[in-house]
Amino acid sequence: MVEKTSKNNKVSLTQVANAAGVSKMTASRVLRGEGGYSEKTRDLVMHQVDRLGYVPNRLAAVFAGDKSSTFIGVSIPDLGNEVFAQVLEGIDHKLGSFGHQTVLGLTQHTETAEEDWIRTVLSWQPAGLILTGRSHSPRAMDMLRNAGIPVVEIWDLNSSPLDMSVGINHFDAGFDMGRFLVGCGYRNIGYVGTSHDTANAATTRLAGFVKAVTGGGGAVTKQLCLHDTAAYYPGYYGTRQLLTSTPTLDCIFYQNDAMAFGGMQYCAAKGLNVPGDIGIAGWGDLPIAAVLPRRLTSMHVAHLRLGQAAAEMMMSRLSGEPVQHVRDIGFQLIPGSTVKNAGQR
Amino acid sequence: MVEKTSKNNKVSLTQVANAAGVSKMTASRVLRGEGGYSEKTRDLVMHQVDRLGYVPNRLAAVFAGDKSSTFIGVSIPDLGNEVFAQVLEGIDHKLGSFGHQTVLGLTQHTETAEEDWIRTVLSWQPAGLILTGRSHSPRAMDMLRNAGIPVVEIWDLNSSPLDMSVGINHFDAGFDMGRFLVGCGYRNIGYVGTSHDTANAATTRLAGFVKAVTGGGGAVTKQLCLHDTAAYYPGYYGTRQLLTSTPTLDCIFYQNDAMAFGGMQYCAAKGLNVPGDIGIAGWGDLPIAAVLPRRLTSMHVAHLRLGQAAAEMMMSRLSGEPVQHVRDIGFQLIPGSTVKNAGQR
DNA sequence: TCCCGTTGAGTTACCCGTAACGTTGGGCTA
DNA sequence: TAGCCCAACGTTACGGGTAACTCAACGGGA
Repeated sequence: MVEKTSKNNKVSLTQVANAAGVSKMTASRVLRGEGGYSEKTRDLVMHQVDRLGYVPNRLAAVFAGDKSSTFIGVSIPDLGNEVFAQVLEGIDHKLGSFGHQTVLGLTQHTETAEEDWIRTVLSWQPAGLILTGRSHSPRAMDMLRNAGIPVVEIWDLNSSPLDMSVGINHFDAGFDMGRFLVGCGYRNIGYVGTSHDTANAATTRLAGFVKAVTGGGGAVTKQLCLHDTAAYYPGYYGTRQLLTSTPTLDCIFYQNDAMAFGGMQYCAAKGLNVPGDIGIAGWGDLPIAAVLPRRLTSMHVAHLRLGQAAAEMMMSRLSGEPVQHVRDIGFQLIPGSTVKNAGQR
Repeated sequence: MVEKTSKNNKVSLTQVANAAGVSKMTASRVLRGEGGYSEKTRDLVMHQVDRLGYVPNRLAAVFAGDKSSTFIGVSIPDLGNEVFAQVLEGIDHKLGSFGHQTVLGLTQHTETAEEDWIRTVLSWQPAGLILTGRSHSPRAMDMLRNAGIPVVEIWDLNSSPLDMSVGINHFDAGFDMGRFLVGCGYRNIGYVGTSHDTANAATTRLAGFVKAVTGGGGAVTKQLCLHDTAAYYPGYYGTRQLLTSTPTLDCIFYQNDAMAFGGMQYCAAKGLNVPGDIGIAGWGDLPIAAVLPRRLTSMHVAHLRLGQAAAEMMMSRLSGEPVQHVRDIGFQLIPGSTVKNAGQR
């Protein structure tokens, strides 16, 4: 609180030690509770810590100890998509409970933004990285391999990951949904999602979906909202565009529940009955689904758990425990009642 | 890429310098583009940087330069509330564009969690902090004052801030909404929100709301969901509890649009017409409002802008520019059509 | 030819902690 | 009482960079 010296105006351990009349090594020992000091000395030091308002400099500690920090870099595409907000929440809580910190990077679904972010965050000597997605630029891959720190790729399960991976198999999840909708009798199916420069989990999911539908004798008409986030309004206008160009669809599958809800609102506005006139299927089993009058057909994924699992893997790895390098979080199809004949599969 | 030495297995500037046959000071100059070296030397050094895969150690640089880092600690209550997700997105983008990094802290609406987080994050020598809310524990206040770094308090505008503040006056916003609803003829008004250990912006807003309503001859019945997040389902069950205990209400005001939507869904399930049987007002003008059939009565707040403004203030401050210490982002009442007589104010 | 400014480096000290090792001095044993 | 041990603390040497200073070589003007 008082007596500040040195250029940067911060109280250093040396100042605490001097004020307490001990060597800085002793002060260091006291502060780390490492032992090797008397009660009297401890009190002397701690008293000065309080009086001077000393805040330990972890930066210097990491540096001196030649170990890595407690930073974990976490890259997330965007927070407008509730899915990722949940994942991030899961990650940060778990990391926090282990005394680690999240250094955030919102990559806007682009590899270049991710690459830049990786470069920067690596220069801070993070203990590890958690990256959303399995697709990275060649330079990013180089840096990641070189960094020599744990990397967890999340969301889109990578069976041969850079290092570790947690997520689900989006192709399979898409396939299951496709088979389910075909099983409900739908053949003329639409898809509404977003599109970005980089292929991502949604792309993979769509591929699985298309395979199942075409394999079952149906067809998929796509409507991609370019560079938009997977949220309510894109779902609404995407549906409008889709149904305007292709009014014969009997069912629409959406990138997530938010878009699906947007689509349902468009249908309602146009007087289309769900599932009477058109079937609706979402993805993610997002919180909004809990308050809708009809159970939304969707795919449940434990997003919060996914984030926690990623953080747990990271922590296990950092503490040297043996870890499973690939972890499938799984998904569960929710038949719901926004499609017809759900029971007759 | 090759040849790693030292314990931590990372390529150091010294190694680059040795490989290039120059002193590490020269290598440092080249890497910082500071000038004072020949083209030939630059090429020599850069070639080794590429070959060895050298990643600068900003940690050491900060340390050596005795300056602060480019970390900005950002505390956010929770990401389940879309409002904060938007604010965080605004902050992170703006910080990123200035080459700064977000170190995230989710505080779960508790002062103790915030205090712990502040203690930890300060030990990493951040360049500044952005904190949600104006209420901090006494110890946190001490640490913040002592830290000697810029602090921006966001969301709940603090006219006499610790350092800087960006946000809106929630009391006034609540008051305006209260006056508006009274103006629409409502007198028996309910409120559904969440409740936490610490008073927050929502508490302030409610106080303003109550003042306006009681001042206008009405009464407010509160229903607080303890320790829950301001999301769809709490809005749904909060409304159920409220209407069960007090069925005579003519209007309900919610902590945010997500809760309002949850409430509307409960009303719909119970066959209550909005606004025929009951008025509904939300808060925040969240994305979901854009796809609802009736314009939701709400209060628009530019959340993304708020986050960006906070980051901008921080950056201005760090670059030594003069800054406005208090910035009111403002709000705008959206009359909507989920209340009656909106036009007759 | 001499002097001096400029350019392109190298040298040294330091940032703030910690690991590893060195040094006391008091208590206990034989 | 010598000898030994260990608790309690001090000293030294880094770690990876940067600021500030020094120094050598070179070129141009008087």
